[in-house]
Amino acid sequence: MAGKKILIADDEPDILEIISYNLQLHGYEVITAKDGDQAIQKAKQSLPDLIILDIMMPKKNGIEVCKILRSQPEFKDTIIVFLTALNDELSHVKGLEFGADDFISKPISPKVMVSKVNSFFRRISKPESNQALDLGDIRIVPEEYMVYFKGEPVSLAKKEFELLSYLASKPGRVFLRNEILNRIWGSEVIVGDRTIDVHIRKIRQKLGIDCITTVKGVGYKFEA
Amino acid sequence: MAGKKILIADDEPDILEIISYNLQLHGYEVITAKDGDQAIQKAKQSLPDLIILDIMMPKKNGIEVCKILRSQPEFKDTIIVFLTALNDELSHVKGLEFGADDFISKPISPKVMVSKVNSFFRRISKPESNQALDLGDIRIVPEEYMVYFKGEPVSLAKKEFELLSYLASKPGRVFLRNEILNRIWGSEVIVGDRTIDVHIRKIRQKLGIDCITTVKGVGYKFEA
DNA sequence: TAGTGTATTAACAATTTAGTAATCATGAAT
DNA sequence: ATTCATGATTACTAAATTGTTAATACACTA
Repeated sequence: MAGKKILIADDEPDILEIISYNLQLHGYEVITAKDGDQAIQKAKQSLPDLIILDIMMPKKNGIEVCKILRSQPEFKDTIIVFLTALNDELSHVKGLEFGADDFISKPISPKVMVSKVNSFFRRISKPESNQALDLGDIRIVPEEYMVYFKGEPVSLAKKEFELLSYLASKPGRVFLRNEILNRIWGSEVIVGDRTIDVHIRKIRQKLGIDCITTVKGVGYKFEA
Repeated sequence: MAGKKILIADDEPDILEIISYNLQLHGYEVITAKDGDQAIQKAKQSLPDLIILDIMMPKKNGIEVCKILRSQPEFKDTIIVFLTALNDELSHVKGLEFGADDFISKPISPKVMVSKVNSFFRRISKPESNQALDLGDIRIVPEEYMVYFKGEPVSLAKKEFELLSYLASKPGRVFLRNEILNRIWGSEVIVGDRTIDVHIRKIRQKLGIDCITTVKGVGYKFEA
């Protein structure tokens, strides 16, 4: 859980402070914003793993912020949750429409907040690492955009590298074609159905071995 | 979300109409009933994914309907929610006792209704067997689309895997042929009667042991 | 024991889906 | 301007999956 970045946006300094203090105690890195514009600006700058937005804020309200962030590819997988007044049904509706992942009802105790935050990360724990990955004969080094097979460097193109990295991030796990499209190409871009196949093929070709298994009708997975 | 079937039972035609219209707009297939008896009859006939019951209805009230449906195996996993007057605590308590999944308070706007319905399906469909299942010698890992028998990986095709997962989701419980068809093939697709058998056979073949028991004239069940 | 309804099985047909190679478009590098 | 690598598309082929058929097999009943 340590090292996760959380952005909290709320216009009440007291709330901001007490929450961020408690989250920091639990090893989170906390960034705060006091209005909608600042939230967007700081989100882009620090790319947090979790964004907590108060609905009612100056400049831009939480829903607007969410809408704007969600439309950008780099926030595709970020967890966004809202702080809402209890029973504020309308906000719930709007929030869901614009891609919120969940809601936290105010008032909330710091303790509950921390445990909620923990559970968000547990639910969606995506180890976005730029650490080198060793998988049997294959070594993936994100820093160098390079892959080594039995020590031999193999040079993959950008898309190929991203694709392989993605699949290899969870060996054995099947990634649906749609997941891959969303992650590697982004949801706005539409590419043909055979595009993934072709890239997969190039990876298999360049690596010489078949570390990528096809699961027909489902997707692909990496296997060492 | 598309293609989900929703049964709404309420004795006020106006409510029925406005809600079903709005749900249909959002791609849901809506079946309506105007009293308790009709609700039961239509539920059995169309096997909806979600049933919305008004508490106060002629013939049989919502709670009775829920009680009856819940006692039948094919409605074991159906989402059932009640329409209640705001703050009708008594109905809430009784409803939960008889297996309701949630409540919607009247009066309710179509918009809120739609978003609630959306969230029901999201809630249900998310934890849907994402967890690995351990059943004696057999281990089913949805994430990998893989089955392990005594540790040995067995690779099943998509339909086979889905079928086995479904049966294994409730070991010992008999799944009717109709249930299986609805769940694995969907209600729109029509496949021959022998199709299930053939897939069952392939699973038995690939796994080597017979973990699927035939219940003649009824269906199949998984047994460890 | 013949008859009925149902399930199993194997072989086959249909369909869906993935792999492949050739080609085009784009933009960066020479 | 030309070359080259990348990335996407296309049209075709290959293969696996999925569905159907028809011939049994099995159990239960009359």
